[in-house]
This record gives sequence, C-alpha cells and structure tokens, in this order.
Amino acid sequence: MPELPEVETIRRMLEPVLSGSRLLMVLPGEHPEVVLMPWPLFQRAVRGRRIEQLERRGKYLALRLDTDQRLVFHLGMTGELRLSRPEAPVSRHCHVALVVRPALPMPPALADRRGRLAVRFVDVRRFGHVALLSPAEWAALSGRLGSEPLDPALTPQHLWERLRTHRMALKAALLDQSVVAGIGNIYADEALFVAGLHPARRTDTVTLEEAERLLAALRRVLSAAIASRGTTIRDYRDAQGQRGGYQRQLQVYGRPPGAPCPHCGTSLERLRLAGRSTTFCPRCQPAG
DNA sequence: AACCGGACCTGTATGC
DNA sequence: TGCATACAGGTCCGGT
Repeated sequence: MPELPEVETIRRMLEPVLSGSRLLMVLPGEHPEVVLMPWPLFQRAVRGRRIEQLERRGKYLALRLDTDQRLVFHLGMTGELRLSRPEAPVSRHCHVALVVRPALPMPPALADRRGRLAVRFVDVRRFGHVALLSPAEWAALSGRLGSEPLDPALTPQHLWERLRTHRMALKAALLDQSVVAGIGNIYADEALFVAGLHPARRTDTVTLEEAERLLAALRRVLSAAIASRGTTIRDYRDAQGQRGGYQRQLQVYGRPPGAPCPHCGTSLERLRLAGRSTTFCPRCQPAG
C-alpha cells in the first residue's frame, strides 16, 4: 500500500504531534513478533524517551529518540499509523500502541484529560515491521537504499549511471529500493507513462536523455501525489483515517487492459514484470 | 553475481 | 449459499 507519498503524508501529520513528545508506554497486540526484538527489551529501551524528530527514508518512517536511536516503521502492504485517544477501541490487527504526552496540548478529540494520546500501528497482512535501531544500524539501513528521488542531490547523470549497472527491466529497477528509494507499483507505472518509457525496456539501453525524462517524471508524479495526500485504492488511510486523493489523477495504474490511454486513446496493455501487474500504453511508451 | 519466482499473510471480489 | 481461485500498495530468500 504505502509508497513514498503515503509515508511522507503520514510523517507530515505525525510530526507536529510527536516531535518533542514523551513516550509513556508501549503496548503489544496479538502478534508481538511484528516488533523485531524481544518485547521486554523493547519496552525498557523506549519507555520514558523523548521523540525528537520524524524522518523518512524511502518507505521507512523513523522516530528519532533523545538517545539518537530510531524507532522505525515499515508499513508493508496494509500497515497504518493512526492517531487516537489512548482509550479508543483497539482492532485485533493493532500490533503496537505508543502512548505519548505531546509537548503542546492537543485537542480533546485526540488526547485524554491527562493530555495523553496514542499512535497505533495497525497491519492486517503483517508484512510490516517495527524496529528499534542504533544510529549505526539506521545508517546501515539507509546506506542499503538508493537515493531519494525528490532530493535535488540526485542528478540525471547519477540515475543514469545507477541504471546502467543493471540489465533488468526498467520497471524492476524502479521497484528495486537500492536503485531509487520509495517507489512502488503505483508510482512506477505512473512515472514510466509520464516519461514515455516502456516498462520492459532494459536499464542498460536507457540513454542519458531518457534518464533525465524518467527523473523529471518521478518528481512530477511523487510531488503531485504528496500534494494530494497519497493514493487510496482500497486500504490506505492517513494518520487521521482519511483517504488520499491521488487515485483520481492516476493515468494508467489499475486500468484494465483494453481501456483507452488517457493521452492518445490507444488500448492500454498489461504485463507481468518483477512479479507485479504492469499497465502501460504501447503507443506512448514504445518498446526499444 | 544478478535476477526471477515463490513465500509470507489476510481480506475481498469473482466465478462456478 | 458455499467453495475455490485470483489478486492486492512490499520485501526477503533460495535457486538458477
């Protein structure tokens, strides 16, 4: 579910509430193994810490604690982070509840009378995880990921060189988090369409000019998706439970094969690439 | 070594 | 209605 724009939307919503807040309690659900360390250790390490800042790297969301450790969330396919009052009813798919006291008073809809509120990690399919990482572990995780597509430090040349070192389908490269971080199935299809590149095009045949188009397309699509607060096909919800809006702007993702291309009217086609369903326009995205 | 396919989970939609 | 199958926004692992 959640790709870069969805995780960034959640980060921006949680940031004003959580930064400067104090972690009072952390509570497990029915599947404590979603947290990748023994719970007694986890609780001892986290309880009483202050949350300094919220960071995003690719599809990971990290709460930086006053110890410089990172409380890291990956939402997998169906993970959600929800703000609510501490006494709000808990779903059986809630695997971690953080009870915090924010630095500033919160509206009564969110906080109880003592000013406490909860952030719950809910994940039906349990592909998501929560971990507590040392600064070195967080740096190592970040080091395994490719560049942030919205970071101006990423140049077309850099992306081009990154692509040239592989000989896989372009779509597979976009989904590979070590090439560029944060792209998933929705935004890979959308960016390839905007760039006019065939999803099965081999990365080692891409020209510098095409890499430039791809980077521009990625940035256009991701920025617009963040501005629309993400894409909700079915499950995605933001930290307040609201749906995103970018599904209304999707050009190709999710359209059935045979549907008209929104640009030229040609029948869209569907392929299976890197194990994922891939929709594209054979005319706007010619092979070769 | 790089790359592909299956496995990991639950829920929903579709077809028989 | 019931059952079986396919598919879903992600990543990891093992085999080739």
